[in-house]
Amino acid sequence: MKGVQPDRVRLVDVANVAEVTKSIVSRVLNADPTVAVRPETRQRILQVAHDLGYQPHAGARALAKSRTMALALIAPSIDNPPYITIARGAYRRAAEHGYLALLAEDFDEQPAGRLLIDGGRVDGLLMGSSVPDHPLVAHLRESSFPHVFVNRAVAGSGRNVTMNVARASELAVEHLTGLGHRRIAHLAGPAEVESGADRLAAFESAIDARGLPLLPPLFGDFTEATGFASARTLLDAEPTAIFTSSPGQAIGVIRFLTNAGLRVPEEISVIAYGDFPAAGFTVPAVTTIGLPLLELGAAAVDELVAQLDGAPPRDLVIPQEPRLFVRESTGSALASPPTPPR
Amino acid sequence: MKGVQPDRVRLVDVANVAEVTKSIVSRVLNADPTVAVRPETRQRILQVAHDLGYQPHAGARALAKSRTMALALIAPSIDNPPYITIARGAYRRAAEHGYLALLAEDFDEQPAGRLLIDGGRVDGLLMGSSVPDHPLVAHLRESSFPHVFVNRAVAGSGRNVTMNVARASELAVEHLTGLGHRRIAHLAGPAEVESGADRLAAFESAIDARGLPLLPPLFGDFTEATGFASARTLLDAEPTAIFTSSPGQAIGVIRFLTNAGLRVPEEISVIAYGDFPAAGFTVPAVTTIGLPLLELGAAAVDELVAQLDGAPPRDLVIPQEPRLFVRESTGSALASPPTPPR
DNA sequence: AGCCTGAAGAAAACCGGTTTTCTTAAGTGA
DNA sequence: TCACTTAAGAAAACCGGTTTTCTTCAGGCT
Repeated sequence: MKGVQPDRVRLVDVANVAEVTKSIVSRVLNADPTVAVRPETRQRILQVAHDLGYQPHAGARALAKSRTMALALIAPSIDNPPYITIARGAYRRAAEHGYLALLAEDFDEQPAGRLLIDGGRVDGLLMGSSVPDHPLVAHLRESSFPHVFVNRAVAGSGRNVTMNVARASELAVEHLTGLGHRRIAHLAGPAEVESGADRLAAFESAIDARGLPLLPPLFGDFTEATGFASARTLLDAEPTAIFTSSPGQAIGVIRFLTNAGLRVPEEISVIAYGDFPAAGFTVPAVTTIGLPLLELGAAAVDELVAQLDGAPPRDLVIPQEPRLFVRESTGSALASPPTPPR
Repeated sequence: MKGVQPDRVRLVDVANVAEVTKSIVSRVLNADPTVAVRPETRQRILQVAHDLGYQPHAGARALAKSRTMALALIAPSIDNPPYITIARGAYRRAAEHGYLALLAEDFDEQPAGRLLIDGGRVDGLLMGSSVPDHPLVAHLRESSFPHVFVNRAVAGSGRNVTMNVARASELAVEHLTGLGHRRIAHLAGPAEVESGADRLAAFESAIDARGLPLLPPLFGDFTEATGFASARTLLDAEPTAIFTSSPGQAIGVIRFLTNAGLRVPEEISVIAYGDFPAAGFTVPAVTTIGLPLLELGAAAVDELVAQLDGAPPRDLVIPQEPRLFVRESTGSALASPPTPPR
């Protein structure tokens, strides 16, 4: 079965019309400095290529140069909002470098990563956060395929591009203690996600540094349902404020509190790790820590491209810091914690 | 500069180890029915290929077969939640067909579509909703490159894969009138997006069919800010219920109403086109019309693959219907509309 | 006049596959 | 015994580029 590909203009077509061989066309179009052609010939070639709308065939080029000029971002699940933002940052920066960025969802049944790298479709990989023992990670390591880890730190990999997650926790604690809170609970992310562990550790050390009581953290995924379901337990420790690991968790927590008759922020404050578009419009509007996700994606691409150009991999913490967005879900602490319902 | 590509196992390597020529290896691995090999030779080849972890080079294969086995979904902006869901549906279905699906954001500076199709990187395109006169659309049409339009109907294209948008509007009106509402306002999408126009038309005809008054629609983008900013104007027509074109709009509208001291749903109801994860947890939880987006993405891939296999393009409205999720933002209509604030 | 040099471009090899054609040896029927 | 098939595999051509090597011709120098 022949491909359905239509009438594609090939290099040789340009060559024929311009009455030269395809080798010079190739070299002229790629601005090979060692080529010797008369200015008029060069002009003719460029003109013909333009008139015919010539576009090189990516596959053929990849074959000849063993470079595809494409990168892939592997994300655990693409409906995870932060990864979309990271991807957007990556897309743009990749384009600036002359690379095409592709987003692949890493669902288990069909390991997109293997398909892309073993198939030689991309030159490098941006690996998004995921469980630490992802099979692809081992594969990457031993095959020495160019890659960086984005928004996660694989210990000892020497190629982690991350944000200052500690600063985010610090900001949250700073904000809350500034409002007089002393009993702050943390709803952490899934226990097996590293960035979550960092956030938790930073949170605890910020609490510790201020001599505040360490309330037992709870672990769970980033959904509203988990926030809702976890709030009850969090209240057992009688916090006056709750720091969640995601917008979704915050919304779930706030909803539970509202249902329980606890007013936010008058009786209890909630702050979320990660900003989101609706944050300023929910009831109450949610105080958040905004993250430099676009910049993270861009920086990861920079690092990967540098690797492809021969630079050794390295760890990088991007200079852009998390930002606090004060809205309505945080307020002054009550003298005493609210009593949990029932 | 040589590629950084490591030690890749090639077809010829397999051939050498198996002590046959690469042509038979190729034909055995591709299960060519016309090949004649001894069973033992076949076994040996398969074994060696497996042991060496052979993976064909996608570029070389694309070159030889003029088929890349890759599809791209072009979305207007990838942080538009519905498109992510459509993409997920498309990814999975594509994988089932043996295709790799790629998601490309169509930002103006770097028209991803051209890059992908002119570069011969993909065999077909799933075109997401966008403004009608997108330059790529004209290009696709005249180049007869395989493509379908997803979630939008390009008039006369004969290759539109859409949902029953009319049914969504119908459901909303049905639900609201069932609650006694007679004055229903609609906050439409951007005027230039076709699916929005369909939704509006269906809404108006549903209103009309019931002999209800047609309140002037308002147009705007899908954001919370637009919902917030438009609510004031919508109230001028003294509606008892508002049907928004997106979750974001609904959140913005609800926030405005709350600010204005209007209780939702006691004094005014709000229903959103499109479900979203937080819908059940916001205050109040938002009544929505859920859309079969995963199925839409999958169906679009089916259609595109059919085209690639030689079937003529066609318009398709997927059989899965929108679903009503009744939550808290809609309730019985007041006898008389609330008075707008100030 | 004969030789050398460099400019300008042609020719060919190669990238890693797929597919068509060709070769060889064993088996078959007359 | 001999021409004729056929199984099994080798060889070669091709996909559309890139890159290296070769050829040709004109001009400059001695």
